[in-house]
Amino acid sequence: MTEAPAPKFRRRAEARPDEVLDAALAVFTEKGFAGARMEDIAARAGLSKGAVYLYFPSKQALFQALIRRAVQPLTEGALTGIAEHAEDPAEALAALLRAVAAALGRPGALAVPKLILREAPAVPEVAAIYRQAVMDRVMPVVIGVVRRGVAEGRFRPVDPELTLRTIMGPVILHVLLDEVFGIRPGAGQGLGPLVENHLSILLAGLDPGGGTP
Amino acid sequence: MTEAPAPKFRRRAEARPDEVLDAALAVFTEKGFAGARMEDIAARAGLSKGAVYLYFPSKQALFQALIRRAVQPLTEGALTGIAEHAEDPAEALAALLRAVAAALGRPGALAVPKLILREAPAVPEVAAIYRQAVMDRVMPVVIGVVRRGVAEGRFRPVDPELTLRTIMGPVILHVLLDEVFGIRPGAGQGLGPLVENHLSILLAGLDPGGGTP
Amino acid sequence: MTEAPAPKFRRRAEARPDEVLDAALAVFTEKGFAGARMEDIAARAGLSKGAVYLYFPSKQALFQALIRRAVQPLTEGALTGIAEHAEDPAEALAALLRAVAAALGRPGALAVPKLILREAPAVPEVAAIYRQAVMDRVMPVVIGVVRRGVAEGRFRPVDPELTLRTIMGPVILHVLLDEVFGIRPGAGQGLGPLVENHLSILLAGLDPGGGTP
Amino acid sequence: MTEAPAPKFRRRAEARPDEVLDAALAVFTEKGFAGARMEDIAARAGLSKGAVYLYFPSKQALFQALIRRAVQPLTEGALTGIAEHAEDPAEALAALLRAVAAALGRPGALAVPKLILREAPAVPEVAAIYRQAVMDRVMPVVIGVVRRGVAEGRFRPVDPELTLRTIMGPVILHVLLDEVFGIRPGAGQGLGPLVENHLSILLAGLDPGGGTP
DNA sequence: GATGAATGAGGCTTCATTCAT
DNA sequence: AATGAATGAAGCCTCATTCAT
Repeated sequence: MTEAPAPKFRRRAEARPDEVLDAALAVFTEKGFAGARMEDIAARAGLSKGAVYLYFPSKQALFQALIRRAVQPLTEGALTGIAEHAEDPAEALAALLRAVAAALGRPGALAVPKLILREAPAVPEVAAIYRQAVMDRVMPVVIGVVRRGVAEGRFRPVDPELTLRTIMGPVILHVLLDEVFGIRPGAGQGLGPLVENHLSILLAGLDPGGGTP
Repeated sequence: MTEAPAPKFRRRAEARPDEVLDAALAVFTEKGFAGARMEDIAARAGLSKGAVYLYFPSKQALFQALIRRAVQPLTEGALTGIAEHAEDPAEALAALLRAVAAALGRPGALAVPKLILREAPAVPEVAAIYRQAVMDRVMPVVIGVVRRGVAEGRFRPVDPELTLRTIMGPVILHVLLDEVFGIRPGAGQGLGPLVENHLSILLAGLDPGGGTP
Repeated sequence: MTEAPAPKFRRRAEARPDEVLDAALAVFTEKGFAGARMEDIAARAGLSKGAVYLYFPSKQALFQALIRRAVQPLTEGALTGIAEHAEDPAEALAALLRAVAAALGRPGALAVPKLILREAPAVPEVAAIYRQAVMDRVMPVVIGVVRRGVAEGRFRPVDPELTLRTIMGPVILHVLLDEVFGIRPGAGQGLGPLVENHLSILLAGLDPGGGTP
Repeated sequence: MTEAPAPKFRRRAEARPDEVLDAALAVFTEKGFAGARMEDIAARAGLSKGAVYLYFPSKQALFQALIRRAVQPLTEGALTGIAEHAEDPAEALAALLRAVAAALGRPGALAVPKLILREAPAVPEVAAIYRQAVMDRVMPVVIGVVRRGVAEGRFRPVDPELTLRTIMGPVILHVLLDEVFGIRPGAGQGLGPLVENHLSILLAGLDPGGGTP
């Protein structure tokens, strides 16, 4: 008996809700909202079934809390600054895409967006939360950069809103192919090469000097 | 009993499984796999709960049959031809994107891909089916066009696999923003303007003559 | 194997809801609303847990349906007629009390009122149902008889509403003592002797000719 | 540490169990035994969930202790004296009924009897406790008064046991109508008028001199 | 073929009770 | 003595699946 018996209860009331959310993220990610069992989440958090309900009153509430927590850091607007502090709109786009690539490269960064993607049709509230916290903050920044570039004659006269899709779409598709179908480009690794290849086309395509006459 | 009683809605029995699949598509789309109830599907197909089991042995089987059926027409490779019959790779890309836009514009075209997106993590089989039938057929075509363009000096020396993402990503993102968050560009509706705006940037960006020096 | 195996399912769809209500009455009576388990009710009705929900959408609904069914025959107003067809108010009261005694003597007659008594504080809806169906029909009849008796000088000038309690209270108390505490008068059994003893006092007490000077 | 820290609400520790019983009474009354939650009781007593278990080992035990405590003062036989010290049995009955009315008029007087009424079928022990402590003490007194009245020729020759029901029933019914269905006589207030109206009939009805011959 | 009553495993949630602190 | 986090059995309800008709 060299070791004390594992203590039945821990007493980290402070940290518990976060631990539960971590567990919930993992299980929801794996099984989806409907397929996830509260008991699995509890077990993964090292708790009993009932204990989860000390922190979250229902499965729905747990799910929404999860989304809200994930969305909070984004609310601080990391990306926002990046784009605004570059004088050259082309540089701003480059900085932005590299920042996005870096952000999405972090482990776990995709879990919540993927959840949103899955559950949005069934739980519209979470789509709304995410839209407000993320989309409504990031999209105007990008659109603004494009608009400024066009106004200043640094970009060809493209539609800023539609061009947003040209700018960000490739990154999203890259991630999607990887996550949904396991399709990775031959070389393989991360988002870095994708972004650089994409930027080389994108910025050339936006340049008012060249391209198809 | 001189006359057979008027059959209410009897169609050729062979059509039944298809009707069930139609109903299943609608319900799965709305509720997701786990959230869909066999009874709802049956009701929507105008059948009793039990009758569904005459055609499909289980919910899973029904789901997979649904994916398989949806994937069949794509297997015929409509898009494939388009790209191959254009001599100019730039024209090929334009034709391809316009064809994709037209295809995705058709009502119901998105139902199955969206389902795949949702359920891929939970039901990997369907992701595999879809990948084989769609991704593995469409992607090589696009990649081939780019590779040819680069080889012939009609495109700048970009990475074909990564450029695939630049080509198709914007369309996917456009659809995603619309379907998941209800975000549409100011002007509006369809994929047409998006594709034209995107092509103007894309082709300029691929043009070896111009762009950032 | 001389006998066919007991058929797993019966098919008495018509009778089923009533059978379930019978079972529910028994179990609710024994355990109270909160203490009754749906599975017990189902088992007693010869059904599986789930089948009960084919007929009643929830435990509450089952309980209320039970009350409503019990109350229906009373709604037909058996007692009402009795009181109105006697010219002499004293005879009307006698007829009424004897009818009540007969009604309460029937087996099972008390189950529902007892349930109401128990659950009224917790499920106010059922108290309301019962009140409307029973109390609001029976009480005015009795009060009317007394009022008529007083108006015609056949009764002393008593308060009809309060006198209702003098008329019916003894019967209620008799039942209560029996049911709650198992207290029965020495001689015994039924309500008959109680009603006769009570009537002898009651009618003498209402008689304008005699009594305390 | 010259001073003890001001005890927020420390009462004599001996008072605690009583406070818990008070809280329990309130909660049991409102929700019934099964519906009452230990946590609610604890909260109402100003204690934590766990503390209740320092005083009572289980919910059942708490309930029974509650009944026992409520029954104790009645055991002292308040009513007993009243009836025995009147020479005239009619006066004794009047005094008794008025005392009962006064007792039941006190706030909270009904809580325990109502609980008994509800839970008797589910928890027969409490019915037994109450019966022994209350019914078996009060009923013989009343029956004795009637028996004496009959023996002395002051009352008509009625059955004492059955007449007990005529004497007390109206009060019980009055309370029941009020508590279960919210039915109060037009004038409205308390038990006073009910008792007086009832006594006028009752005593006239028992008077050997008058009434229906 | 078709029906829909019936089954029963399984999931969410509640709550009496325990116990480390 | 007191706390309240934690447990886990149990109950309500849902729904994929079966099967007598």
